[in-house]
This record gives sequence, C-alpha cells and structure tokens, in this order.
Amino acid sequence: MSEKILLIEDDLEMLSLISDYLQNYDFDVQAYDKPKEALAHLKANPTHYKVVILDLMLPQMDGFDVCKEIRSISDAHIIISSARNELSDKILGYGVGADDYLAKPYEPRELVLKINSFLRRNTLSKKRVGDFEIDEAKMEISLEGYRLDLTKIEFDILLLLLSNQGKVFSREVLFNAINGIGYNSKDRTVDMHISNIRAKIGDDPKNPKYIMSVWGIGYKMVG
Amino acid sequence: MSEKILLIEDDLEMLSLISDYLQNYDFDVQAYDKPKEALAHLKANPTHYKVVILDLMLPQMDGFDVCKEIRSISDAHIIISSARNELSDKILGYGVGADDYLAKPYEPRELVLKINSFLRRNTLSKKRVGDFEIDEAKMEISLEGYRLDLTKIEFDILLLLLSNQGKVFSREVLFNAINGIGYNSKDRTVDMHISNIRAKIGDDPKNPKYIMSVWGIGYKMVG
DNA sequence: TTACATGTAAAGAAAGTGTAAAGGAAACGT
DNA sequence: ACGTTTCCTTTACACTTTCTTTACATGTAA
Repeated sequence: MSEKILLIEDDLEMLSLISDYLQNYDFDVQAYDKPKEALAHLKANPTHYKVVILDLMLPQMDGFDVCKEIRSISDAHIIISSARNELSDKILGYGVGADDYLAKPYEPRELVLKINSFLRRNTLSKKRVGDFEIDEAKMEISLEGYRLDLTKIEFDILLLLLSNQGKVFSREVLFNAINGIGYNSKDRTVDMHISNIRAKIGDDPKNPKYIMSVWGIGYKMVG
Repeated sequence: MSEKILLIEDDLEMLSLISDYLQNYDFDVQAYDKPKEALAHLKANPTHYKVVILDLMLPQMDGFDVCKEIRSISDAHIIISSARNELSDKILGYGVGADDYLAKPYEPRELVLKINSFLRRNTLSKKRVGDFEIDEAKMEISLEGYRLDLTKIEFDILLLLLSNQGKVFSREVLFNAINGIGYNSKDRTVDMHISNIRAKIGDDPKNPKYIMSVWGIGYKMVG
C-alpha cells in the first residue's frame, strides 16, 4: 500500500512533472493546482495525507496562508517548495507551520529523499529475511506472521544466523557471541539453544527447513 | 529547561561559531570535534539529545559511517551539515539515517529554523498514544480520561516508554535517562519505579496490558 | 565396527524479577 | 532554620524464568 501525498502547485507543467516523478517512486499522489480545492479536499480528509508538498507561488491565496490553514487542519508533514530562496521567506515558511523548505530549482530526487526520510521514521524499521521478519528495536522476530516467544539468548542466536544466511557458525563462535568467552568443546549449551529454537520455529532437526547442522562444526541458516 | 543539542564538527572555528549561535538561541549545546568521543558520549546517553548536527568532513572516521552509527544508537533528529552539495552526497546522507541535509555555506539562522521546526512538532502540547493522553507542557499523563498522579521520575519513564511504543529499553538506558549516569547492574531502582507505575496504571505484572518486562534486558511499552 | 557428533529430556544451577519494608535525600511549608 | 512530607534508593527475600549440565539414545564418517 503506497503512501498518499497531497501536491499543491499552480504551474501545471511543474505539477505533472513532480506528480509523475513521485508516482514512479510508487507514491499515491493527489495533485491540485487550486489551493482552495486542495484545502476543501483536505478538510474532508484531514488524516488522509501524511505528506503535503506546497508550492508558494499560488493564485487566489497567499501561499503562507495556505500553509497556516493546512497546519490548522492536518498534522501532515508540510514541505514548502518555492522559487524564492531568501532567508526571510524561510523564516516565514517555518513560522506558519512548514516542516521543510525546498528552494527551486531542485532535483525531484531530492524531494523523494526528503519524503522518504520523513516516512522512514513513521514506519518502524522491520527487516525481512526469508519467512522471518525482524524488528531489532522491539527485539521481536516473527515467522510467517506469528511472533516467536524467544529468550534473550535465543533471540541473539537466531538474529545472528538470520543476519548471515548460509554462513556457517561454529559452536565456539555462537557460544562466544552469547557469553563473550569461555567455550570448551564438551559444552552442549549451544546445541540446547538450537534445539529449543528449532522447536519454537517448528523445524525438524532431521530435515530442517531453516537451521541446518553442519557436521563437526556447528550450524547455519539456509540461504 | 533548554533543549540539548549534540554538535559534531571538526573545524574548530565553525564549531565555536555554530555553538555560540545556538547558545544565543537558548539551546544547550554539547560540541565535539572528534566523532569517536561524541559517539562514546552518545552511547552512554542515547536518549539525552533530540537533535544532532553532524558535519561530514571529519577526521578519524568517514562522516557517513558516523551518521549510521548515531542512528543505530539514538533516535535523535540528525541534521547533516556539509560543504558538499552534490545530489549523490544527499542520497548517501539520507540513506544512512539523516533527517535533513544542509549545504554549506548556510545562514546559522536557517539551522535554527530547522531545529525549531522539528522541536515544535515534538513538543505539541497534547498527544494521544493508545489509551494514554500526554500533555508534556503540563507534565501530565492521563489514562482513559483519568489523570495519573505521577512523580517526576515516573512521568519521565512513562513518557519515554510511550514515546517509543514497542521499543525495548534496558535498565541502564532507563536509569541514565533519569539520572544521567552511574548505573550499576545490581541497581533495582528502575524496577521499583516500574513497579510503582504499574500500580498507578493498574497493570498486572504477571499479565501486563501496557508495560512488558523483557527478561534479562528491561522493559517496553506494548505496541 | 569404532569413535566421535548430535538431539534432547530432565535435573540442577544460575540469574532475573516483583515488591514490601526501611533508610536516605530532597523538597516543602512555616 | 526547623520539622514535615514526599519521593527516591537500597535491601531482602520469595518467586519465576532461563541457562547449563548430565545422561543416554541416536546418527554419521571412515
């Protein structure tokens, strides 16, 4: 599901240029060349857009007033795009509630960078590895949508294996990754943890789908 | 209480210029010319700064690596300040977790604008998070309409947890967020505060609705 | 076959957690 | 300043969860 962006720009050529460019980056762009229409639309859907791109050179209304009005309606991230690069305009722009100010001419790509940088914050950093989904900040790993109930050590081991798909880890390396130091070859601790992880992810040791045993060495994640 | 800003800049003249300028705007600036020292400091106090200003031309380490590292440690708003204005640098900068990119030379005032614009968002007086309502200015948190009677530390902890739903906080980070520094692992202070908060929000520790214990690490807010 | 590896149940050891109670520290009101 | 109150930290102990070891069955390579 792509992110919705509201674009307000009176120069029709510029409008379709930016609109197309953003669509190529898979954004869902709603564009208006008339600020009053845009505001009416936004008023009806105040939580619909997370990002608004507002050109300052507008007919009908002063761009700063439009910005102020948007801010009063919505919580969206407002990026002002303006042909004017004076500090005084920027002061005014930020003053009426803008979150960013981009001076024309700019590379459309830079606009995309700014949008993504903002959105990234609002979409928690999840990584996908095969059938697994890892959220390191939350210390959670899910398999096919189901959150695994892992202990700290199990989490550490599984994270290490998943972050290095296919790479073989000796018992010693795995042990040290957990305990820092002190492995001796008669230790079966790592085996037990692997056994428990396998049980939790439903992996059959005799025919594992995920965690393979590497005979005489240790373990690896398929991949 | 002024906002804390971490400034990393190897040009000492620039450093004191910006530092002074920001201080005139009543920011509490901590400045480093050596990124390694800055990172060490940040690692010990990952929730201390809401804003980091990072100059890319640094000795010791590549600036992009520093940025990546900051992002891995802290959730702060990172503003890259760089003498280079190429799109490729901006792409890289945003790619390693920066939130904004300011090309030198710039007006110090513009930096202040950007900082304030960011902070304004994060000090909006009332925020809703799940069943909670936070009024940071009043230092009040309500649960389902009822104002919680919290001490300062309880407020700080609950605010931190609520502001980062789902994110796991170690006891050390929570302790440092309160006391600045000086955690030792036998400390049960944080546990006691959590216990008291749980009592006040009516959370059963054995089956918590809000504050989950993360075994061997610390706590997190559901979400 | 032999010698060693691996899988895991079960038991024991270790470490972490919750919180009552008590002792300190800091803020408050006068 | 003084006592009072409130808040913060430490201590102690019961309890829970996790980690490691042991033991033995099973599996593998040469």
